[in-house]
Amino acid sequence: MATLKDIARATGLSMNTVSRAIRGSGYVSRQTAELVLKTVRELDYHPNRAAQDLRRRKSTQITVVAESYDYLHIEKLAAIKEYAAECGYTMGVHFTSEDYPQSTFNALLPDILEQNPAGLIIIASSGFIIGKVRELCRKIPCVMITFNGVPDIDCVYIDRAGGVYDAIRYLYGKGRRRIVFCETFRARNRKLGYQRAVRELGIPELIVSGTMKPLSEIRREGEQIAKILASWDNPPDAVQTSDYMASGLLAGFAAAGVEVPRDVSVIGFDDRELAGMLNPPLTTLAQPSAEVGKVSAQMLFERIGGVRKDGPPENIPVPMRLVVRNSA
Amino acid sequence: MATLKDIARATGLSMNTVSRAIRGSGYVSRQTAELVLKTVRELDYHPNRAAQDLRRRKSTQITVVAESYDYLHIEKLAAIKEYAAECGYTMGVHFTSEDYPQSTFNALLPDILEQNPAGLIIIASSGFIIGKVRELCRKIPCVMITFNGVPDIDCVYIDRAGGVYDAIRYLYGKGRRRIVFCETFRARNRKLGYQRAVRELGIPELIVSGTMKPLSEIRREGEQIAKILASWDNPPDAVQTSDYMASGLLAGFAAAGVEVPRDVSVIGFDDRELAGMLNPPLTTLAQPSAEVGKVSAQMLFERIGGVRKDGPPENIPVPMRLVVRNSA
DNA sequence: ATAATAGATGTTAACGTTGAGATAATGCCG
DNA sequence: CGGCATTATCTCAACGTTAACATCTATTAT
Repeated sequence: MATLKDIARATGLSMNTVSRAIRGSGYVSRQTAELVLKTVRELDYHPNRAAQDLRRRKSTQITVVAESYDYLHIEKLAAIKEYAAECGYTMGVHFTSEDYPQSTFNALLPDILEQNPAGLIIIASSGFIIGKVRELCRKIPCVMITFNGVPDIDCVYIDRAGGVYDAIRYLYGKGRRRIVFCETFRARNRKLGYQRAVRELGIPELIVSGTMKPLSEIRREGEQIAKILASWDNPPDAVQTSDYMASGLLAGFAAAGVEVPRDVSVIGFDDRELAGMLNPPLTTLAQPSAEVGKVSAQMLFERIGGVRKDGPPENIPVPMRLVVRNSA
Repeated sequence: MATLKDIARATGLSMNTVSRAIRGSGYVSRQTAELVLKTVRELDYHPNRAAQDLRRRKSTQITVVAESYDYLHIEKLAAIKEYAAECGYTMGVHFTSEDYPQSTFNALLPDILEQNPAGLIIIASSGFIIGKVRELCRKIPCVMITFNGVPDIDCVYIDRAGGVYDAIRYLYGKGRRRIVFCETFRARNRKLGYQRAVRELGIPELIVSGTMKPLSEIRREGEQIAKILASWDNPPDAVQTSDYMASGLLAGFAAAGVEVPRDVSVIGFDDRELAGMLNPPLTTLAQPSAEVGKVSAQMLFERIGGVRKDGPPENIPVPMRLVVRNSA
């Protein structure tokens, strides 16, 4: 690989002049600049990031740590990478094991610190690593993508409660009055949104709990729950739950002769890939993954850029979007 | 951040001795080594990757370029990252735009070269960038994850033809004789597998073509195709197609009173997240994403490690796995 | 005309690490 | 007990880049 020295030799200039010409940092005559750039192209010169980072005493890479392999992460990663690229940064990625987030995260830390990234974005599905991140923040700018805000850490989180609140009001607007919230894994925030909505609207609070079974079972459970709901004396006219659970509900309602959305509306949660492919296509609350990624990157670069160098931590909720398909 | 110099000062040793002690590269007395490691812990020293890379004249990072944001990529990324971590490498990620793979890839190249990674894994959905990669290979070890092998480039690809071939034989084994192949976007390889199977088995070749519509339309199209198939004088008893198309077929068959899998078996392709959530849960050919990621990383590190330094390019097909659920 | 200013370039020294080579101390063999 | 290998340590230079400072020339202001 060609180096600055090669360009300097080829042009007869000093390395410093060449460096300035390439960086466009002034004090270079037009002709010299052109000569340098021409030579750069001829020798296919690319500056060496390691040397730059070393000399400038800062890294031009940010690191993303994703806790779990959720498919939706790919959109966050892409959004973060895009924003980072605009800022002239590259992106490294680490994954922690879903089963032992804490210990894998700790094991990852030395690697991460060695890379000495300019900043860290941590996608945390659980809350297990928050303590460690709090420590980390003292060494390096960190932003977390979490389920809930965390007072003393920069956080971006999806406003799940608000999303469900909106969904319930949407159903109410369509004339639904007996709206069931079907609880699934990690639905606490959503439940709060549901409860606030039914309280405000003065309609009954109808909560059904799934057993939080593993993903592979949830469909079957949904089918059973649909049958139970259909057999109520005064059956519900709407259900809000996760996309996965909804896929089971739809199958169960179909089997029970209950027509969606005529007899009962169903609104899912997440807008997973499957949502649009169900029968009927599922109306659902979309996780704004790309938006979350972008916002987290913006926050991080505000810290890195010094705009918010030592400002207090911020918690930014990102609103969900109701994707209306056929089920509600 | 503490540096080698700090450790040297604290221990009264020379930087070189400290360096050797940390790297465990011999010629350090037991006591000295212990002293150094203790001091390292006390000062929370982490070696500076940029300096190491610069001095050692090689990077300890590999770069993955993903052409498109396919959800399944996350599994490949995780597998690559895991293998890389075992080899002591970190992973950087870039994404190209799905719409202009060629131009975004070209735009990415300078960034990639500046990072000077030890190797490159390119997940190429299209074939547009093969020419550029061929050039790249001369500068830096590259492995592609492609749809088909490419003679003069290291490639890992999913054996789609073999997967479909196996699926057809599986259906035949279940007594199915009128097996339709429902063609979708980029199904050329799959079609070849289908054709080989029906030829060998001596059953009729029944190919139906979708119009390769965008994803959002494919479900509706599948419903229509199901209706058409159901109305044949001599209707098929099995269909092989993509998961997306299958979601439509299932809905269409249900609407037409055709029962799956009693009247017609359906086997999908990809094992997307939706497959297990359809009604009935879809039997499908799983993309071995994690396996593909791992194999590509292995190939890359063989080149990097010099085991296969200048050997001829290899093309490795990875077999698919038939995930049997309820639809076949 | 002369000093001050700005522009264009060069020289030097670092950033943090490691490899090559030098030096000193220890152990072993004949 | 001298010679040689081995172990433990140190010094120095280099990786490729850039910041700080120095130098020289051309231009402008006084």
